[in-house]
Amino acid sequence: MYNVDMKAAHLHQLIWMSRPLMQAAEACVEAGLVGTNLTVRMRAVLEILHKYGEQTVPEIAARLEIQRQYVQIMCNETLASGFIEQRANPRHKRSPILALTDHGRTLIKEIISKEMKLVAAMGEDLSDEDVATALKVVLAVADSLKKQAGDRK
Amino acid sequence: MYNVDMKAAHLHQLIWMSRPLMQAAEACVEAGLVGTNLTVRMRAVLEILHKYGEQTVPEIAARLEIQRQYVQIMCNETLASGFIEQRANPRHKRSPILALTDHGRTLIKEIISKEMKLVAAMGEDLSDEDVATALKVVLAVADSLKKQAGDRK
DNA sequence: GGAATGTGACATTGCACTTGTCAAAATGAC
DNA sequence: GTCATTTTGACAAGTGCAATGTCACATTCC
Repeated sequence: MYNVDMKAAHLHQLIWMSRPLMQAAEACVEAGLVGTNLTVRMRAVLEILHKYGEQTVPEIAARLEIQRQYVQIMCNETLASGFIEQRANPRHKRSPILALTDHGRTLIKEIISKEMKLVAAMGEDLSDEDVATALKVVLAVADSLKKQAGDRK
Repeated sequence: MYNVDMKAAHLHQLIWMSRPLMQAAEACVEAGLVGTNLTVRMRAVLEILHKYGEQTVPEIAARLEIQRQYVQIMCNETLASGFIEQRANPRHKRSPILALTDHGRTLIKEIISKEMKLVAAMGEDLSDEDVATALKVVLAVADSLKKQAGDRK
């Protein structure tokens, strides 16, 4: 019984650390973007295209789990800045495929590699196993929470 | 080298899980508040008072790490709903101490116990050790990120 | 006693979205 | 093929969570 309560308390704390964690992470990303002409939301677009390849606005919206209308705005900004470009979409004439330009690809690679170095430095005091365990737990908890929230709808 | 990269990648993923984790958590909390006349931000006020005892608006703001002006609004709402009450503050005439009313205390206890049950159910498949490890890692990462973000200011 | 600081109240603004709508384009059912 | 439905980009409006600024009164510190 004691262990059950401890575990629940730990999980509770873990869950509610997610907000300050996210805020700190976003602050770091923002700081790393100074001087690049990129905004945080443009970076998000570049990251998706870099990670999953070229795709349309609605596809990006689905991955980010936000409304396509807002993603459209993000992508239009990114287009205007020249980090991505439109390509004809054989599957849909009105919905061009968005792809990184060379400039955009170079930039997002640089940014991610810089961020990875930072992250690696932060993980120096943590063991590989602990990090892997933490990721496993967090993924499981996030999954449970999503299911729970979904059930109540 | 391989392990270093794996660890960094895991940490990266862990960090960026914090946003969906937080959103799912808040959705769950919101769902659990249906029918209570409480909003999520009123619940936050009650939780702080329940956890740390009666205190003033600026103290709550410091704990939540948001501006006192917004906390003032949250607290005024909560006051209006009768879940908390003002008590004279011997240390500052203009800044009353906020305390849970009986009604508020009962409610927040119920809510937290309900949430704890949910959390405990979610943790059934996870070992005590793994959860403790995950919490340790997340706390360390959040700490590093905060320091990093602070350094760049 | 006077300056700096703390506090509540109020106003304004910004940001990150959501929601709603329209028209053109694409898809699916028959 | 044709017609209803869905998808998509564009645009407009609204919402929620804050930050920021300012004022007046209180308090504290020197």
